[in-house]
Amino acid sequence: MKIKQNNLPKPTEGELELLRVLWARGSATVRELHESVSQERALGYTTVLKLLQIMTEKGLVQRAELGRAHVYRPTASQEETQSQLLKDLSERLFSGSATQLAMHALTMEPATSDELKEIRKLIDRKQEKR
Amino acid sequence: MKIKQNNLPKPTEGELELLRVLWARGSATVRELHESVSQERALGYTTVLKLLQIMTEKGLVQRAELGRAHVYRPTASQEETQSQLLKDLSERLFSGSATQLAMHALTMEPATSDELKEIRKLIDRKQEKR
DNA sequence: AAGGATCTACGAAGATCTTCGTTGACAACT
DNA sequence: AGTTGTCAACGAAGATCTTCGTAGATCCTT
Repeated sequence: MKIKQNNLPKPTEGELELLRVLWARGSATVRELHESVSQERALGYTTVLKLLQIMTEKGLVQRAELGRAHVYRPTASQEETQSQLLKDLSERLFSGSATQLAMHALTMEPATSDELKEIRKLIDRKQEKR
Repeated sequence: MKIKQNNLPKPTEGELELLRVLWARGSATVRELHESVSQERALGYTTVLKLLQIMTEKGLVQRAELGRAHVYRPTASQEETQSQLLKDLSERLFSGSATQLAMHALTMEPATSDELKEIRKLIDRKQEKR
């Protein structure tokens, strides 16, 4: 169990867009990120660069030099960030109850059989623990 | 089943703070909202007023005149807003899967026995439907 | 060596959010 | 009638976010 209590700020929407790519690839250069994001929407190269510079200042990503370019990698894992943002939302909108949040999310959309099984397992494990 | 497809914008953090109070009370005047929020943190009266004026423009709240004061009530219910924000987060952070989001939320925090039972019922109902 | 391509750094404009002071309307009190 | 308290409206300052142009460094090609 990794206990990593960094105090990373909540990523903004634009920052999250880049983080998603970084999580998928592990790490990437500005050019790679720009190309990836550009498939979705028009965005200048220097815009991506600037965002990454800001994210570096905030600690959201780390960078290493590789030749003349910089390679960026996310500081927090996707799971950690998911937890952070879910906690935030549960506090602001579900009186701090992640369980209530989960229940609401479950009612929102059909789930596959496998997913339902997964959830059952999850609950079983939780119930054992008490 | 209410099918209310308004195109309300995503509330900001400050706006959500006021909406929480409004959902709890049904409706409120600026003064009431200011007093309620002031218990948590210092905030000027006109700040709350301005926020409500903006929220009215955005359509997040509706207002009625009561004497010289205005009474505000939320346009969307708490449940609708919860769904909206959960959907948004699931798209931006869980590849659009609210179920994955729910599972993550469930692992985050202990749930009460009653809650676990509730979730079971939810899953049962979902599984019947297929 | 010159020219073009590619990279980071910097500054800045525009949008949105947050916060509040000031103003003017109106009511209540003296 | 004049003062005081309460209300909405407005404007504006400061913070953050988003976006990009320009400049300067470095590399590659001719």
